[in-house]
Amino acid sequence: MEYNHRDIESRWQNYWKEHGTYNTEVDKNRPKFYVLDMFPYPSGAGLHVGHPLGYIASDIYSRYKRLNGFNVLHPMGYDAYGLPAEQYAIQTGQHPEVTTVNNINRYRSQLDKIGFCYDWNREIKTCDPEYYKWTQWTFIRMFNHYYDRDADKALPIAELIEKFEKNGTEGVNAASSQDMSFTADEWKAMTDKEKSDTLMNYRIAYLGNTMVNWCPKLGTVLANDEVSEGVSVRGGYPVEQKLMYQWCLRVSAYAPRLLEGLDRIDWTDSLKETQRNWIGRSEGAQMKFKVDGKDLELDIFTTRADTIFGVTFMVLAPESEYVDLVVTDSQRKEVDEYIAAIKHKTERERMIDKKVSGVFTGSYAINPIAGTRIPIWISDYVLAGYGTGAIMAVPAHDSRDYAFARHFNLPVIPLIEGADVSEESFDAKSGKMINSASDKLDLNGMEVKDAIAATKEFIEKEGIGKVKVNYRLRDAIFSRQRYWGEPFPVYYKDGIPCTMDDNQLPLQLPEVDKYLPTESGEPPLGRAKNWHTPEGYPIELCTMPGFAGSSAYYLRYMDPRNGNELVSHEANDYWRNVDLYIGGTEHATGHLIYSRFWNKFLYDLGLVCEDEPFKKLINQGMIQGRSNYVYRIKDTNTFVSYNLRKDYDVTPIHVDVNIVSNDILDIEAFKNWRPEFATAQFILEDGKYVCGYAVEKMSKSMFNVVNPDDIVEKYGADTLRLYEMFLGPLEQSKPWDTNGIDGVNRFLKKLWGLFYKGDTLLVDDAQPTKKDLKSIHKLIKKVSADIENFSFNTSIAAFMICVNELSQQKCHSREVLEKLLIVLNPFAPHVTEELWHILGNEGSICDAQWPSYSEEYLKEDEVTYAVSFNGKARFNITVPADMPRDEVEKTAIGAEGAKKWLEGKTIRKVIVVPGKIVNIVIG
RNA sequence: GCCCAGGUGGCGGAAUGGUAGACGCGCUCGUUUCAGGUGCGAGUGCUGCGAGGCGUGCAGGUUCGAGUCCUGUUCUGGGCACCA
Repeated sequence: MEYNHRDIESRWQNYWKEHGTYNTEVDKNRPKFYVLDMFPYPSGAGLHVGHPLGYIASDIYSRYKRLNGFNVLHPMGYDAYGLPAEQYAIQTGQHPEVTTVNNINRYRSQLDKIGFCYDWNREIKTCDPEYYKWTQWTFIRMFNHYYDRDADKALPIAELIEKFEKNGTEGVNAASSQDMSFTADEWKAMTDKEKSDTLMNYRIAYLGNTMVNWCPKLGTVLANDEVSEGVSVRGGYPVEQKLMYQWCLRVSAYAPRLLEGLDRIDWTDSLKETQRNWIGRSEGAQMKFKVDGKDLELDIFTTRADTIFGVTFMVLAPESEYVDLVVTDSQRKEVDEYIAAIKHKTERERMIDKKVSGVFTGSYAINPIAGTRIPIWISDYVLAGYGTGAIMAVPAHDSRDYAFARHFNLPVIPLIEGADVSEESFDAKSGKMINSASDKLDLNGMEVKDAIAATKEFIEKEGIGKVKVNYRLRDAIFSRQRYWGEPFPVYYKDGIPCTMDDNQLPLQLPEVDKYLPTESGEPPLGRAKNWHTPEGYPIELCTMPGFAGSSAYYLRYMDPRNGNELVSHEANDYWRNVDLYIGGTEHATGHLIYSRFWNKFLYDLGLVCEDEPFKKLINQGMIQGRSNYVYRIKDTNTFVSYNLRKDYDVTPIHVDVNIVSNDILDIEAFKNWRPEFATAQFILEDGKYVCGYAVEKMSKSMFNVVNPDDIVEKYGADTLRLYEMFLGPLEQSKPWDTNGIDGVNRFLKKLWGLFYKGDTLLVDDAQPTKKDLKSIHKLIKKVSADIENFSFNTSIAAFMICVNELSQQKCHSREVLEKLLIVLNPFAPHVTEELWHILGNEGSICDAQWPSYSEEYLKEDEVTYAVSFNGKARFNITVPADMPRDEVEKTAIGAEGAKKWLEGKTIRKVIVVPGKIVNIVIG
């Protein structure tokens, strides 16, 4: 029998499906293990060969854990809401659901061909009402909770209302959009609308006027992680800043816990670092500066309180609410013009245009420690969204302040001994302080870090300010002016937002006639008929963003068909959290922050039992495309082979990589590829047309997209799986290069050859030889360790070595071969399942037991040592493996080859490295 | 500017401080075949006829011994960024 992958793979895929081999249930007698892939957004282009990389890795690990006795939860689903389906709907009028379902079906058929062990009974789609019911349900909980800083968790908003009724804001320590202060009586006197507005300051899901990233081209707002360098991540359209009344999630309240939680999870350092940067903790001081001649204090934030004596001016962000309060009448016109000009610019323009600009307000502030009178300016280099939107400028020790001071001719006072500030500022936090004394405080002579501490202590004591920690992490903007997303379970009663009752969920996405905004500029849901409650109250028109549905999907997999709860206590208590999460780095600051936030919120409510959702996370690298080129001689239809192209004036042209094999062009296929090439002529080298290549992004326009279906058809899923893993370390990005796939395919054929010669089954029950045992035990040891370390490429090398050894040793021992099959099963599930049954085993190989290895079989009879002199290896000696070290030393020194090195020298030291080297140090 | 990774043959890549280049691709030779392909066997870091010499981006250091540890430097890839 020949190795026929088509036969084998379809047969076993059907078997697994029919037998429900991979279905999973809670089983308290077995330890659980939860392996999760980041679920895909089903795009219209289908899967390319890069997508399954992480899925294959997680599949290997899942199968390995299962063979080791774990009850493995390994589900898959679809992140089904997203912009592309909606854009397509706008263009074609086709309902996004239709497109999405088609794409999902295509994904599913592609995934099925690769032989994954997903429990498809647990499949979820974020656009399924039975799924998004729980997204809406959680949103309502977020609306009805606030973050209590004293309890350090989310608490019901009713408890906050109680506090307001008793003592007003007195004693309330809660995360809020702005500081509020009122008495119980003032609270009671508020109208319902006023109370609602007040509570919005505290709710975890709240409506707020915030500066948002508005993308006019997409007609929607975007979250910070959906914008990169001033353009939208999807589509690359310009994004501008706009003040809008939007739903937001108070993610910032969780910033300290999101930061602290990183220390308890097993993620790569670089990913944790990326999150730490994104959260952006910075410890400093908030200080009050009096405005001269006005009853007003400016709050500023600084990490360099020590530089207080070098403050020569203040700067406000153009959007700062202080602006109106400090601008003098004489400066009003100039300021208004400046602010108008800034508003006109998009975020991108502001970033590209790094020219210094600003305007004087006409007012002065008083330095609370030095007592100096300093001008207050406005400039766009100060951001409204960070700190207080106002700074004290210390040009000598901050490069941005320095540039501003030089441009507007403001004084620069150096504060650190030896710092030369004639050309640039001195930003380093080191050195001895100078010029830093008044009758209140004397920092002169102190080291910078001592001066920072001393200043902080002073300002707290004097009530000038307080020590404060600031986070860069912003609240997530949660409204999208789009159709294809979860509707908000919110209606407006006399202008007051109210959430629906749980029994009204899911609030289903209504039908609309077009997927565009209405004529009056309302979101597409404004087109829906009867989009109001039975009482006639209008329902929110925005929908939720993409990350809403993907923030808790890992919980839903635990109990996907539960109609009464997001996840039952029993299921959650058993599966707990994700033990291994595999996916791309592109989600580092989006999904992976939101999910952690979402999970911590549910944890606060006692709905889940773990506060971190993903224990271990691995980022698989990206697979880039490898494009091929042909070289057309200019103005002809003649193509010249790669190595001969220098002799001609040629134009490189992308050629479809699917008609190129090992960089050799299939000329017939090329002629059929495009009509204009039908009559092409070729200048060959050695009778072949060799193509050039380049590593580029995998994309249709470069004709370098490799579809896994084609690889599966030609070589089989097992070969695809092995090859993707063999390509290199999992976490590294690498180009897809089909050259070399023959190597792993050849390996599978060799494996088959261990079992069959022609149609004769070779397997026997004879005792395995010592050598055979050694080969297989070496393999088990290596592969077990490699899988634990996610070093799959080296395991495959080990398989190749083992199969070569066994075939050389003509090993046909059932005992050895069965072990080989089990160990190989996670990598190549189809062929191993086939051979497992050929050996007469019943049931799936998945239920076998991972073999253990014994050092006993790995022992060597003889060991070869390299004998070196002063570290230079000179000759080898071979001695019995159990020879004691001092005997080995003597043998090495007495060996024939040692004579010439020892002549006239004294031996200083002899080092014996077990099994490797005898180093004789001579002098 | 700040923070991460990483530089090893023609290529992808292996190497608990212990014979650098496992394994695979490619290439060369032989063999099977009418032939091509496949299969099988041998070889393949550079240099030299050879003994040998030189080799892990560069420069130092620690060590009997460094691709691996330390210091500096340089290049490449990625992330963050008027964040006070």
